[in-house]
Amino acid sequence: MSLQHALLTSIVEKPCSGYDLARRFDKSIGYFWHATHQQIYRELARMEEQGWVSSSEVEGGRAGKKRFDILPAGRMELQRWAAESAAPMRLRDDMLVRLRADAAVGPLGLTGELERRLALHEQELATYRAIEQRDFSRQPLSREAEIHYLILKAGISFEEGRVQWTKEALAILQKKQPPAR
Amino acid sequence: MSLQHALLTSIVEKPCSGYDLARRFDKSIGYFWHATHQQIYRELARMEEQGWVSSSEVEGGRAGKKRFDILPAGRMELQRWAAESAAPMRLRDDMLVRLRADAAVGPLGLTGELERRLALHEQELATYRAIEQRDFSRQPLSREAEIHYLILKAGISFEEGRVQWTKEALAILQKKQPPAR
DNA sequence: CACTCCATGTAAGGGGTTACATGATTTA
DNA sequence: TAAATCATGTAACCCCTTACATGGAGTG
Repeated sequence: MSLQHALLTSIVEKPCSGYDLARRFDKSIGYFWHATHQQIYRELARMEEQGWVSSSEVEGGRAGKKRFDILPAGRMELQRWAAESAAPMRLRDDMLVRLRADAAVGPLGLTGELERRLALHEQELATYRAIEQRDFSRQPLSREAEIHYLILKAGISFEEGRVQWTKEALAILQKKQPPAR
Repeated sequence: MSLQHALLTSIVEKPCSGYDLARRFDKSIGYFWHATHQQIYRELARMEEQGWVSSSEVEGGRAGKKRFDILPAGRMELQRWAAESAAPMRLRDDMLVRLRADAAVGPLGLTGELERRLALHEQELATYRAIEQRDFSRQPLSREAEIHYLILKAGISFEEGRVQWTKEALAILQKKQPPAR
């Protein structure tokens, strides 16, 4: 149940509408905690019921547009949750299942898909590197910026690992299974 | 819907009961595709309905114990799925949300939790290293072993990345926020 | 006037988690 | 004979995904 907390964090950073949240998510917290707009609207409604956030019609905006603000109870909840202990994230990768199937039943022609994913990981890495250059190249950084940079570095390290590993996977599959197919 | 395929793979490797699958999962595919025994029983029942696997009472075993075998349709499905293209795994880490909350509202005392997770990641890494020594230190490896090793290396690289990153996170949080809590 | 973007939502279905339930077999 | 382990399952709940629905506002 931590999408709620991701939303609370985003609202603390800057109060806004569900639509704005959905878009901002794609470019910030969404990099490491993805959510669709349907999830976001549902959780916002629940949090309003619970008294964690309040909504008000935006004047001068489009009809029906709301702005969400955090309430004291929401702030308390965010602090309570942040201090809570939880299981660290697990690796959960369907490609590893595919590879194990390949090992069990014989070559399944996974190299094409591996190449496709390699390109995606490289692209994601390039995106992160661009953000790094744009936002964090000027030292010294504030405490806030330093933590944001730390978060970005988690993404960079993850994608770098993926890129390297995927290259190794391709090398091994191609070694054992020459150009044919 | 890829738990079914993980189960098919495991059954191809060695036909067995749902209970055995649940236990074997914890020590093989479960490292990168976790599932509880309830999920496993449910998916096995569905796959039997679909004609992907067959079950038969085990003679000489405990009452009610079944053995699942893969059927031709299951094998076909496994191959079809393996060749399918899909989105690569996403990073999804609640700690990054917590850090962002910390950046937004001020120090939340995350170092204790980071230390706890660091220890868990180091422990997981040690487990993987032990498997590496035990199963993959004698060269050359068969194609199957080479792929199993590749899968293990995905886990090793992931945990190594986590360990390094978590240490960096601790350094940054402690720098800005001296011993006091 | 049609198209796109803004902005909100409902509904259905699947997957995952947790709690609970049942009974047989081995082990102390 | 009591406890632990083997072995299977049901039920409830929540989260996530996908498809569908609605209508206003700006743009060509």
